[in-house]
Amino acid sequence: MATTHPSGRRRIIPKDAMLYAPGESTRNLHRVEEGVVRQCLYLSDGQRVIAGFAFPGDVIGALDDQPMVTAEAATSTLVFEWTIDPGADPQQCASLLSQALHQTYLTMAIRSRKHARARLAAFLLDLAERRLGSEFRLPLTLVDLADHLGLTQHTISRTLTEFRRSGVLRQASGHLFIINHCDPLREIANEGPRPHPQIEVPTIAPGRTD
Amino acid sequence: MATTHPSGRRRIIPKDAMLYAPGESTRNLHRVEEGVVRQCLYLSDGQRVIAGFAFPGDVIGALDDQPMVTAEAATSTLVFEWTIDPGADPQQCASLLSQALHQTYLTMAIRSRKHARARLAAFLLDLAERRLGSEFRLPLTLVDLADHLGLTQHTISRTLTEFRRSGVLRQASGHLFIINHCDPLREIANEGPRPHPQIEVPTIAPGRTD
DNA sequence: CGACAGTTTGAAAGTGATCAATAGTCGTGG
DNA sequence: CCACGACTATTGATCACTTTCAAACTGTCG
Repeated sequence: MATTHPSGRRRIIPKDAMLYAPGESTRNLHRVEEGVVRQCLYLSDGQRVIAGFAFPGDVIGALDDQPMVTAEAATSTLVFEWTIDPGADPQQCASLLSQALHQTYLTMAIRSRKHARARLAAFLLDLAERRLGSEFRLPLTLVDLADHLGLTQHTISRTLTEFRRSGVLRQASGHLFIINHCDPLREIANEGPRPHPQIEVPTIAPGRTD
Repeated sequence: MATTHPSGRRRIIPKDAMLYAPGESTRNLHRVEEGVVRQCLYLSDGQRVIAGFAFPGDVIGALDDQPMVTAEAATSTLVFEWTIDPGADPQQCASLLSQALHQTYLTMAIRSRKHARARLAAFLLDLAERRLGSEFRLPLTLVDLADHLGLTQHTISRTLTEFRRSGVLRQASGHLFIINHCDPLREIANEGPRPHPQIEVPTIAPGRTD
């Protein structure tokens, strides 16, 4: 992949500033270098849906014919920005669209889980396995998480607390996430309506004395 | 648009038969001529999510790098099928991907409504305005609708009944839908959590004696 | 007529949203 | 250095909603 970008420039996007808005089909591409960018759908009922996040390394751009998505900096963000000619390089264009489609299906799969626990678990799992590893910093507010998962900040908070208490998640200060093991998370993500009526002791060796 | 397809063929797809499955990135395109095709995501929790429907005139294909979607005939379907070379015509490839992305965002917007009424209203509205007009036949089962909207067949049934009773929808035999006016539907699609706390008598002239 | 898929309806239960209040965190300025 | 205000996060109580479970009903096709 030709990642030598002829004429690009770095830009610092302050938190909550907009990268591009729907309607303007620009030929600008942005590679996130630092920070997180959120891609939002603003619905007619006033709701904000975050269709996806872009992390360092991700390339985003409004190159579909009729973009619906607004890209905003979820944190202060450093991006590398350049211009392509979709006519000249439809190959790359198709590749990026394909990636975007893939990402959107994944988001849909996560948001389709019927329970808050399952959604959050599936989200964290996807993050850990596909992108950031089992220990990562997620500098997002609960509201951002909520709008991404189709829940409220309250439910996110409660569910995270539950995860911490049950031991699947270790969360140090701020927005640091540490996943103890992926398997319990996977189980939660795939569990149906009824979790497990039995009260289960978290997977801790018997005889702990902490 | 060059709709003259050099070497294509017609095919009849029986109900519930598969057009393509995830993993196989074919270069086959399918234009639906008659019937409805559903594009499904099968999740690891056993759930089926219908990411979209393809109606007569729509062109679909598994041309993204790593397709996640399964295409199945929701009804007995007649398709026109041909092969493209993504290398030779990346232009069309990008255009189709762009369309697919757009459609997926729309589905996400519909599924993001918080209430069954709003989801169903948004879905019917989209169908009526963007595709089929205010009077159309939707030969889908309630389960298909439910899996598309993230609800159960029961909720779909109840909500449709409610729409019929409240007069926004006239539904004759079978799967025929007649939308009386789009505005009430739009209102329902955009309404927040609380519909109308007041108990309202249905729009019937006073003086009934039943 | 009987079998079967699809639809409708009822009652109960579980879950997340909402409302409301409290506590923590951070940056600014006194 | 501390006080203040704004934003963010936590937690409790209540409520509305959809799901679940169960049953009956419809229509179609053999």
